[in-house]
Amino acid sequence: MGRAPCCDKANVKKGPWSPEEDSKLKEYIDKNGTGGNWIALPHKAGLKRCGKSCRLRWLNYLRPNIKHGEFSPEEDRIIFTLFATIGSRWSIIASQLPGRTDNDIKNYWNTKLKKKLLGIPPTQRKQNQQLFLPSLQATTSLLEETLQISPPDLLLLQPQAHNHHQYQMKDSVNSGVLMFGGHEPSCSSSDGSSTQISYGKELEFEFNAGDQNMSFGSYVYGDGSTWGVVGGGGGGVQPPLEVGSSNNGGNGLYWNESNSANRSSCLKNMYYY
DNA sequence: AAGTCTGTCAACCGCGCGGCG
DNA sequence: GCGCCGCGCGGTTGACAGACT
Repeated sequence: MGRAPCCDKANVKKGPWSPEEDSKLKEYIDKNGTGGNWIALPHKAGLKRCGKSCRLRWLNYLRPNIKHGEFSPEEDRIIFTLFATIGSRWSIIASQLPGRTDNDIKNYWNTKLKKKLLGIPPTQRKQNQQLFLPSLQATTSLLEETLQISPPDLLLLQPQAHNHHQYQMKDSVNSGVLMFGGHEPSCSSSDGSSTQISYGKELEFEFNAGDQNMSFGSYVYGDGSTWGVVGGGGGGVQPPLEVGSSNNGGNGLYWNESNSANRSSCLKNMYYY
């Protein structure tokens, strides 16, 4: 048994709104308000529309002070920061951006911002779906341009010569915020072949993949016990990095050494901000 | 010039939640 | 406590425009 439909589908118009419908709805709400009942509103306003459709049209397009058009770099930063913190809670993100709607932000994230952050040129077409970037410098400048982040916010991680199992930030002030590997594997798969990144936000990796460099980015967010990873080509993290859960209860981003003979020679650089 | 592909964005759909009787 | 109803949210779809072949 399904849920009863919210309106009589047969007698309801769907699809794009006409200017006449817009003005009817706007006029009615200006004069009477929504009345706290969207289901009854279309009938009262003389519209052959579903109440939900009216609500959506009003919230996303007709209500006063709606902002359309380009997002500012500041808005980009807010969206990214909140997304990294709370995930796809678009209504909450929208509440921090006056004049923007959750639908707007969701569309913007899915069509532009995500790609910007991952370094996919907007006009890239008909190319390998994997994310091959021209150079790490290009990635860096894209991130800087998009987010207006510059060193030392954008930190270069390099393998330490004396310890192939640990990558640290160049900036010693911030070291310890992000750890990749370490002397004491904090987790790990039962065979000890994985080590865990214990914290992270936006990561960009550059690998030696055969005879070419390969880069990809991922958003890693979490509080130490619950983790999420989004982005990157092919649905997020690519081998030899894997998302998984450890046997001590934590979920995280792991380096699976069984996928790669030598981590230190494969992973060239990792950026974090 | 025509056909095909891709990106964008408005709108729809289904579900969870809370209020109310 | 239970069921119904409406609201709000996030994910998905589809129309359209523009780029590309």
